[in-house]
Amino acid sequence: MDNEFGQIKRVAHLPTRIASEFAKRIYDGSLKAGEKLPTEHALSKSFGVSRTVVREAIAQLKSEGLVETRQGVGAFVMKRPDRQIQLDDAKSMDKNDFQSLYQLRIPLEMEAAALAAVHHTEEHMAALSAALVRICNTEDWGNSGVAADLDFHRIIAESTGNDYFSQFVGAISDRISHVIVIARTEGQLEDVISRTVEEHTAIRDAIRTKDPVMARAAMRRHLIGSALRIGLSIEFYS
Amino acid sequence: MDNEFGQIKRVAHLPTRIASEFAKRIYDGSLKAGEKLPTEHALSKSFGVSRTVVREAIAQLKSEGLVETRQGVGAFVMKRPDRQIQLDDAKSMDKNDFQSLYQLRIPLEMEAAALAAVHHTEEHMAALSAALVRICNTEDWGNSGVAADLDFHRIIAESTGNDYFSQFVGAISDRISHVIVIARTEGQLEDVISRTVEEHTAIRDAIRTKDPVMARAAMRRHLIGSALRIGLSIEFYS
DNA sequence: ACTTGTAATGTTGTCGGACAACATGATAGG
DNA sequence: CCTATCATGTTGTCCGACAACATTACAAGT
Repeated sequence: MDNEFGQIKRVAHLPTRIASEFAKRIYDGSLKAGEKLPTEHALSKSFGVSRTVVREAIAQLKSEGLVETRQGVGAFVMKRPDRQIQLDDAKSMDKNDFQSLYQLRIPLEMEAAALAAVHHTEEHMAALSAALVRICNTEDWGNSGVAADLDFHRIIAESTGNDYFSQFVGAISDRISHVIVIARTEGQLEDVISRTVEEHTAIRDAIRTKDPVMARAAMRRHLIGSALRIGLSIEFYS
Repeated sequence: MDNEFGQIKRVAHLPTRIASEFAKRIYDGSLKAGEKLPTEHALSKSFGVSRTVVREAIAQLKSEGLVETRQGVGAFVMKRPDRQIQLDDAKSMDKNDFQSLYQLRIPLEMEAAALAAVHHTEEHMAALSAALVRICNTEDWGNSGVAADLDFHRIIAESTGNDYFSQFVGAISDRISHVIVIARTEGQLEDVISRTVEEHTAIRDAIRTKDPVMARAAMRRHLIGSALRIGLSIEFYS
């Protein structure tokens, strides 16, 4: 009987309870993007709390990106972010972080190329070729050049037919793109550009053959070359 | 001159401005975990706003997990979540989702094994062996058995010396663990258990040899076996 | 008929006061 | 030294008021 009176749970903070209630409805689809929430006055009546509590609940939901408010109009459910994966970007990335994330990118991109070889559609191939043209045609090897390059990789990930590859590769690309821009700006040579274009072309062509081993090897070759060009010390065991 | 009067920015919502100010200080390290924020009264004085605005700002910070409040005491900066990657878990995972995420897990876990072979310490090996003992000794193949299994994999990821592997593998494990529990509960045989234990042992031993190729192959063998045992249709191109 | 201006009404944003509930520290009594 | 009480401080909730914004309806002018 030594804990007969223990474990009495404190009643949760009212705004948090109300915010959770709405979060649940938003997540389970009962409340759709664009839908207007009841007014603060109505909510305070229906929940039997003061308007202050309602406002603090809405402040929480706003902070979570689930609703937005318009003064004089009301609170509206926001469109859920498509991205199922979020990479923390609060802290800027040092060289070591970048290398570590790039190391993790290697197996993902290689596997993505293999899966893309098996699962791509004609539309994917067309998009890949268009992205290749953008890589070749870029006049700014830094900013739009990197964007075109990473777009090529995103299309490959989409060609896998596996949404997780698409999302992980997308999230990683977003996180590393700024660093790659800097690395490229600091050392661009005509020889480097033509080699990069050649490597991307080889990947596109390998994927087209529908041979996952070849596609994977072409991506491996590119990633090795790319790492060397931007001065990374990456380990390749596959 | 067609947009001379456009782009007039509305002044931002006061609670959001104050919340952002504190978020910035928390992220840049000026405010450390455990530190107490000034009282609501002090904040309303120093920012020149009402207490309501301060409270709504704090509600936002609470929602973002940056601060916690204790009634009668104050608001405290929370320890930053270690996890730099978040996988959305609002929606439950169907068989297809699970297969897709498992497919993505394959290259990561194989590469992690290879890197662990190169970078592990004696402590990592001891932790791996202890996790192996927990796998062998589990009496509940479903719940604690899965936890022990995924712990083994997390330790391998930590042994890579690359924090991103640790975090990605951790995030994926958290997301799939519940599904694996169900899959295991639905079909456990003595033969399956001994085979799983043998595969984990082989991984541990291969990592110990410091040969990344062997470690990678042992992990591959286990992941193929594991996928077959839980009825997944996974592609292996590496 | 169309456009512009104004008024009325509704809704969110902010302010300030009051009290409840909790927490902490100091002091008195046993 | 330990326990109980009191005083003070802080967060949580409620309430009323007004500011700022938004929408709709109506009237006046062209």
